[in-house]
Amino acid sequence: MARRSDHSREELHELAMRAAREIVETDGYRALTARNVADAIGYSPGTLYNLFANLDDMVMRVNGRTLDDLHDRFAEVTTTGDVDRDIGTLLDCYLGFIDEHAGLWHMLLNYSLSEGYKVPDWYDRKVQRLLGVVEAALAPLFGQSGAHDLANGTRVLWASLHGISALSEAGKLNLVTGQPVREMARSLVINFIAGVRARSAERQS
Amino acid sequence: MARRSDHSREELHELAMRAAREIVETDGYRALTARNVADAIGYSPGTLYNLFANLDDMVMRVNGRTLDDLHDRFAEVTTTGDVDRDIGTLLDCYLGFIDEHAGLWHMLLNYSLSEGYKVPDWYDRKVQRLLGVVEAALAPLFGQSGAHDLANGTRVLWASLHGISALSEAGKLNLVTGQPVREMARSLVINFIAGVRARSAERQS
DNA sequence: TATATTTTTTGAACATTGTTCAATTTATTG
DNA sequence: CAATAAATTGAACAATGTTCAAAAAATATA
Repeated sequence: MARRSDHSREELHELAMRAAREIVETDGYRALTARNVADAIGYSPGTLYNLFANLDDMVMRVNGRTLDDLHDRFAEVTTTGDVDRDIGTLLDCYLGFIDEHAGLWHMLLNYSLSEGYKVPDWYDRKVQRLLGVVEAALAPLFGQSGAHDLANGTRVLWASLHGISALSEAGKLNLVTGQPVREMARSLVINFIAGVRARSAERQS
Repeated sequence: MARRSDHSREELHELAMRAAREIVETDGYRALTARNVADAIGYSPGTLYNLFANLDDMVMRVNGRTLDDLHDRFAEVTTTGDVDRDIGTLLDCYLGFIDEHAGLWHMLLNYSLSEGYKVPDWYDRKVQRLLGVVEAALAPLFGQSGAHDLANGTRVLWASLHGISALSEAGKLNLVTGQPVREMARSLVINFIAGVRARSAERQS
C-alpha cells in the first residue's frame, strides 16, 4: 500500500544483497527468487524492482560482490617475484575461497543469464581487476615476451581453472579418479607454467 | 482425449529427441520447454512425460546424444602415436564440433539440473568413452608414469578445455584480448603437454 | 463377434516462476 | 496546510514444470 521510511534506498539495497547472498550460500542459487528475497527482508516482491532492474541484474550484483571479495583475499597475499611460489599462494587463496563460498562461486560460474542480457561494464572491470593480480604474479614467466602473451596466458589459465572447479561441482562430468579439485587445479597450474617455461627456454636456444 | 497409433513409443521418443535438438540448435536451450517440444511433434505436453521422466531427463538424453556424436567424430581420426599430432587432430575435431553444434554444446556445459537430480550411469559411461579416446592419444606422454597419472592428466586437460569454451560462450568473463577460443585452446593444450613432458624429463635426469 | 482389459493421450488443473502497474500511503515541498 | 513527489504494495499476467482423472483406442479374452 504504502511508503515506509524504515530504510533508505541504500540500506534497502544492502539489505537485499545480504539476504540474497545468505539464500545462495545456504540453499543454492535456485532458491534465489524474488519472493524469497522479499520475504527475507520484509518487503514485497515489487519493491525489489525498485532496487534492481530485474533478477539478472540482482544476480550480477551479487556476483560482482563475490568477485570483490575474492579480490580482497588476493590483495592480502604479498608477491615475491617467484612465479611458482606466488601462483601457488594465489591458487590456495582461490581454492580456499571457492571452498568457503561454494554457493556464491557456483552461482557465479553456472547461473545463466537471460537471452538478451548484456554483461555490464562495471562487471567486466571487476573481472579485469582480478585478472590483474594473476597477471602480476605470472609476469616474470613471460618476461621477454610481449604483454600480449602475458594477458593471453593469464586468461587461458584462468578459464581453465574455472573449467576444473565448475565440472567438479556439477558432477555432470564424472571425473572418476576421485582426484580432488585441489589436486587437479595444482596439476593444471604446475604443468601449464612448466610448459610455458620450457617452450620459452627452447625458443632461446 | 485419446489413444493414437501414429507412432510407436520408439518413434515418438526419436521424434521428440529430434525436435528437442532442433529447438536447442536454433533457439538455444532456454527455448527447450515441454510445451515447445510438444507443439513441434504435434502431441500434448503430458505425452512427453510418458517418454521422459521429466525435463532434466530429456535434457540429459539430448546431451547424451551430443556426447555420442562427438565420439563418432573422434572415432574417425586415426592416431599415429605422435602425441602432439594426435592431440592436435582431436582438438581440431573438438573445436569444429562445438562450433558446428554450438547450441547443443552450450546446453551440455551450462544447463544446470534441478537440486535432487543424480547423473545417471549411462551418462557417465558416455563421458568415460569419450575420455578414453583422449586418454589413448595422451598415453605416450605418460609412458613411464602409471595409468593413474594418465587418467588424471586427461581429466585435467578435458575440464580445462571446457572452462575455455564455456567462458568464451557465456561472455560472462570478458577475455578482452579478443583472442579466439581456438587460440586459447591450442595454447592450453600445447603448454600443458610441454609442461608434462618437461617435468617428466626433469625427473629423469 | 462381443466384452473386458490394458495402454495411450489428453487437456485442464496446480503451484511457482519473473515482472508490471494502478492504487495507495507516506514524506517532502511550496 | 495544500500540493507534489516518491515509494510500497499486492493483485494480476503470462509462462514454467508437472500431475492425473477422464476418455478413447487398441488389444486380449470369452
